Amino acid sequence: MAEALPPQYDPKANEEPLYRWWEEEGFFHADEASERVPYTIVIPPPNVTAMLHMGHGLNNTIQDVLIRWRRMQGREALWQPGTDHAGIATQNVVERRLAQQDRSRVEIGREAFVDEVWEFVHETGATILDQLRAIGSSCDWERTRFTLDEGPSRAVREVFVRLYEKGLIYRGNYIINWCPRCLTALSNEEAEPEETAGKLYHLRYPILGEAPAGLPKLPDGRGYVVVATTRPETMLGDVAVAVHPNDDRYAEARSSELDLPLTGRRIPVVTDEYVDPEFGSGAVKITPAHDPNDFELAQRHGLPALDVMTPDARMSSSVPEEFRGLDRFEAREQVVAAFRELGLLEKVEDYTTSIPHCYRCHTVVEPRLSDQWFVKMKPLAEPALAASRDGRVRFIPDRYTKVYENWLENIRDWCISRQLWWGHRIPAWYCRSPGCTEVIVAREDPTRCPECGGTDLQQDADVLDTWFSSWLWPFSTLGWPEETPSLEKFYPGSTLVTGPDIIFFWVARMIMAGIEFMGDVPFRDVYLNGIVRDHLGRKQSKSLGNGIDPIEVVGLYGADALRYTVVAGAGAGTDQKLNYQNLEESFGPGRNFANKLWNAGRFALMNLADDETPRLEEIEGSLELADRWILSRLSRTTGEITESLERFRLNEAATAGHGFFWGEVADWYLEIIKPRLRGEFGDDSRDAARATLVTVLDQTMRLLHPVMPFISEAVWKRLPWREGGAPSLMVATWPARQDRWEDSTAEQAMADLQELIGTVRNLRAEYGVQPAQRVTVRISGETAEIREVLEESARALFDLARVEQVVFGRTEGEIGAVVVLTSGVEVFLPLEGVIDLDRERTRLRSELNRIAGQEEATSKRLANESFVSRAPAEVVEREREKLTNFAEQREKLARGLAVLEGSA
RNA sequence: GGGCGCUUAGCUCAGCUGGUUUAGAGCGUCUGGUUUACACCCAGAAGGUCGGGGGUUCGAAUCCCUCAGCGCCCA
Repeated sequence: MAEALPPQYDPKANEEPLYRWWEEEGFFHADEASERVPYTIVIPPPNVTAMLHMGHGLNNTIQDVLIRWRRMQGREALWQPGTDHAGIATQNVVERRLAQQDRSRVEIGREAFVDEVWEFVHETGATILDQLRAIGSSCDWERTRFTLDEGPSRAVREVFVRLYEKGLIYRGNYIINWCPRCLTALSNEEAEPEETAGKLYHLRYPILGEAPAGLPKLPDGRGYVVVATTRPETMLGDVAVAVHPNDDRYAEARSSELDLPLTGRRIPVVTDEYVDPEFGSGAVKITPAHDPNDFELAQRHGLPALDVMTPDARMSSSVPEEFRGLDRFEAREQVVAAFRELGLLEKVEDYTTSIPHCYRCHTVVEPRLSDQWFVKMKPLAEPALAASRDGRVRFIPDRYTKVYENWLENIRDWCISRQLWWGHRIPAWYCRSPGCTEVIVAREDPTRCPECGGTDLQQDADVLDTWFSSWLWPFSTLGWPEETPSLEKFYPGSTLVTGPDIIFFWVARMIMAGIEFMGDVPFRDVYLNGIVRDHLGRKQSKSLGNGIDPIEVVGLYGADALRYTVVAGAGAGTDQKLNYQNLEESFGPGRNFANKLWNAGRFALMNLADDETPRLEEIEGSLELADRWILSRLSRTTGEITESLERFRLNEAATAGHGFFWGEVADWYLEIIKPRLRGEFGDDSRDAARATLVTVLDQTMRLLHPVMPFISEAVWKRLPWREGGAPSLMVATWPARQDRWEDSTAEQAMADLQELIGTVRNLRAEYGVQPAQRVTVRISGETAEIREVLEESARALFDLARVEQVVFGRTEGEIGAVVVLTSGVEVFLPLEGVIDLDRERTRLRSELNRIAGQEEATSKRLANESFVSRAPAEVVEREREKLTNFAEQREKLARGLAVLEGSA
């Protein structure tokens, strides 16, 4: 007995119970003991404090589509979930929380602060994972990991020690990117360049002693050189001025010393190839403690580095009294004012340049000289480069291969220490015994110094870059450094789905780590999804308020609608626009499609009623044209969708499923079989329709399941039978093409029928024939095929075009509308009294023109000798057929027109 | 400065290795509809010289060059 189902699909009533059932049944779990071929995706771990946004929605839906599809194909499919501790971001959030209570990190101390963060993580850390469930993600939740869990932490420690022992991790005093707000070092990748409008200041530095020839002089007679800088405050830390060795302007000044204004210090002029003589005056101020290029130059010349700033970017005690304590931007104003007063400010120009900003808080990054830990990257980058060159990793879209390779080719060492409290503490200890300088890096916390035996050991205060744990994610989540069965089964993974913005941060580093520690790449395919933007093409951002909350969308339209929308809109690697001001426009079509599936399911249930529905094998002899046609289309669509998924063309898979189900199954097949289901053509015909209907729904729900898991399961589980009898659609077998179903003859016959029905509908609408009024159709010049179609499927024409009878042959002189089908068959609708003759004449003339134009173009083409001789024979043949067709259509149209021209 | 991407119907986008049907879809618009699965629906229609120019080719939305506009990445 059919259940009473509401006429509108209610996602809320279906999604949550289905999800719970799937999880309880263990369908999400991947078994490392299975014999099946593994398919593994590791999730890009979202920040533990994050809330789901549409970017996550897109990224995770794509992963789920792939995982569900491969699972149905019989793979042991593991989608490894988890979260990332996100050092800076999480620490910032908790610091803000403390500030609201008038407390501060420094005030409560490190231990209490870390406790606070853990508390926060325990409170809210599962939020984003629950949100992933709400969109249907079929992750293996039993395997959920957090980068600060014991296992992944052990992996971090092991890796640090191994790389240190191998000489690939070192500690040193270098210029790094420093965020004066977060008070930590950043890697190069975390310092994002942004075009910023500023000024270029030209400062005069007086020359000590005799004024060299060729250089300008101050009013007091001293010579001077001009240096250009965007950051005048750093001049307080200048240690030299550099010029190009071949720059003749400074030939005499090369051995001079300069009187560095405001400081009373004397600094030398040095020569270096690094200087660009074309830029500014060709003389460059050298500030080694605050500029990476200057630092390198200073090293080459044995110049000292003078740090003039505090960690929060105020001027330090190494500058003259008047500037001490000033913020770097205030100091800039003051320094410029002082230069102006001294007559040493040559000029100020507007200048826009790109300045690095902190990727977490957007503060202008300060290049700063400090002791940090680094990974030597070159030895790790080379094998990673080889992996893409020999095809062990593949990027989709392919153009990102070059982005990846360029970065690896120009790799720089990775600054991994962070002056934070939240993260993996660096496993290095410094011996504090007098006279001992031992640094101990160890897997287990040391208790005594191996060098001097001292027990006064102090662990490095810093933590590691979060990416230092993320780059191990593909194997740390599977138990490494233990040799677990899971690691054995599921490494290397299959596919990584992520955004192109973290190719350097994460993708490249994972490949390096995978090769270094596991001996193989962590995944074969890297699918880079686009960015979700608003309808104006802007990135979604909190400050613009232009984001869409996926959870709100799920509440309003259902998870399937959300998923269908983002998948259908996701061309490989292309951004997609969604309008936050009009959710209906964006997500309505997806919801409507889900509703369509629901109602097709209802329709089937209502018509399959109580009796047993036969299997397709049992009624194969009774299949009718429509049955053979839809099975043929099903098989071809199966091939199309499978191929699209294999090629990561998920949007094509989604739209092919949509087009097939709505445009062919619902609009045509269901309509055509209605009378048969009612039993109007006898039991055999009814059974054939029933069996075909169930087959089509069974198979189509499978094809749609990866994209729309909930509604497809809801329909599928209610079918009277399902091939193979799996307990859930999630674990049902993925359809295969069926050669025996593919039937070009049936497809052609159906195309003829559809064209005929379309033609009649069109004419009816054109002439405003009352919907209830049935019409007679005259057919002439009919082919054997169309005659056969009409003999078998006249009912479809009657029902779908509201026709009451078909008459073969033409009565001369009768008034009506004429259409010539592509097959040359002439369709005549006697519409005496209804038809507007002028209008029909106009319509026919324009149709005649169109066809005549086609005919002419085709015949011209065929008259072109090089076309006939050079184009492939089958193309030429097709053109010949077309020409015959066009000629035939033209003649018939002309005759039809002639009849009308003869009438009043 | 170097590299990459985009520009197709009012809007959002397909169109994969060039094949010559009449360039597709969804949304929107217009017309008509109580056809017992669905108005989150059905039927019909209008709407595009594929950013401009040049080239290769028998044939170009598709390949090449160039110009313009928009966007991204690296330095």
